[in-house]
Amino acid sequence: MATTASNRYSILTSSSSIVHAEPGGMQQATAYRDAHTLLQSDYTLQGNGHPLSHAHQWITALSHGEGGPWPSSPLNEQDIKPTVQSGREELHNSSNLQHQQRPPHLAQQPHGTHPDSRAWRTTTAAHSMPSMSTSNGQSLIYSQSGFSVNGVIPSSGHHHALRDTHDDHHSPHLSDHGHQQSQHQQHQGHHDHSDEDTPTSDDLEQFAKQFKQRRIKLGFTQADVGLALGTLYGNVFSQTTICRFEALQLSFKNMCKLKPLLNKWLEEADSTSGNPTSLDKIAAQGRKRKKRTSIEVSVKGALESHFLKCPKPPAQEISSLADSLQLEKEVVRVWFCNRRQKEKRMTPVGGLLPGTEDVYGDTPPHHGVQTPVE
DNA sequence: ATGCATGAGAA
DNA sequence: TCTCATGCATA
Repeated sequence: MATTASNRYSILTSSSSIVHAEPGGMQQATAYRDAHTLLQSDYTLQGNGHPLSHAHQWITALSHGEGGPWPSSPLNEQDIKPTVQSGREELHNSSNLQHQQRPPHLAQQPHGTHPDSRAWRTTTAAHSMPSMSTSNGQSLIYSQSGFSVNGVIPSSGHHHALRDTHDDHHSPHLSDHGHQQSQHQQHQGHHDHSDEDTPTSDDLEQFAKQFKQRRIKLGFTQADVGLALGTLYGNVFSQTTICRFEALQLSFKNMCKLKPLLNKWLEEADSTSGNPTSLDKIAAQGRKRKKRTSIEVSVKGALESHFLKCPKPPAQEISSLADSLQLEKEVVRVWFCNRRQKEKRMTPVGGLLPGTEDVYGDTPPHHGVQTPVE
C-alpha cells in the first residue's frame, strides 16, 4: 500500500523567521526555488547574490498565481538547440518575457518546435548544416532526430521520431522537411572544448566523467558542488542534480545548461584547492511535501505493463487504473509522467523489458555508455 | 543513486 | 494536461 500517501501536505511552516537564522550564510539560502527563476539568466552568471529570501515552493506557489514578485521565469532557454546557430530567433521573442542576455550559443528556438532532449548523440552535425529555413522563415534545424547511439538514427527518413506519436508533439511546419540532417554525425573530432559552443553528447559525456573524477579528487561531494554553485553563482543545485549530471541522466538540453556552471566550479575549486572554501549548508526549511508514496513492486509491474501499451493514458484511463490499483489518481498520473521522462533520458531506464521498447514511438536511448561509476 | 513529487510554462 | 527541470526523501 501506499505509505502515508493520503497524508496531505500539511503546511505548518508559518514561521518564515527561521529563514535567516543562519549565521552569515544567508546568501546561499536565496536560491532555492528562485534558482528556477534565475536559472534562465544564470548562464550569464551574473553572480549577483540576489537577496531573495529563500522563497520556498509553497511560497512560490502562493504567489505565482497572481503575478507575484518574480518575473515569471522566462524559460526560453528550454530550446537550446545544439544545432541552431543561424539567426532565426527573433521571430518568436514575443513570447519571451524578459530574457536577459543569454549567451549566443544558446540559441533559443521557437517554442513551437519542441526542443527536446533527445538530441543526445546527434548534435554535432547540426553545426555543419546550413540553416535550413522553411518557408515560414523559421529554420528548424535541430537534430534531435534521435539519439544515435552508435551514430545511426532511426528517424532520418521519417518525419519526427522524437516525440511520442500522440498528439502534442510535432509541429506541423516541420514535419514535412522529411529529412533530418543529423543522422550520423558522430562528432567532427572535437570534444574538448570547455564551454564554447554547444557541446556534443560526447563532449558532455567526457565532461561529466572528468568532472566527477576531479570532484572526487578534490574531495567534494555532489552536495558540496551543488551548494557551491549557489554560493558562487547564485544557483543552488541539489545533490540529486549533480548526481544526475554526472550520470548523464539529464536531458541534453539540461546538460548543456549545467555544464558551463560546473565547469566554472571546477576551475574555481581547482584553483582554490587548498583554501577552505566555506561551504555553508542551507538547511532545508520545513517544507511539507507529500510523503513519498511507495508503490509496491507488483503494482509497479502493472503500471509498467500499461505504460508499454499506452505511455500516455487519457485521464479517464488513469482514473480507472488508479482505482484498480488502489492508488490515488494523482500518484498514477505522476508515475506516468516520471516514466515518460525517464525514457527521455540518455541512460537506460533499467527495467526495460526486451522487445517492448519503442511502442510509443519513442526510441529508448539505451546505449550502454554509462559508466558504472564506482 | 533513484523514486515519487512540485511547479512553471507550453499545448 | 503534458513536459521539463529540479529536488526531498528514501532505498
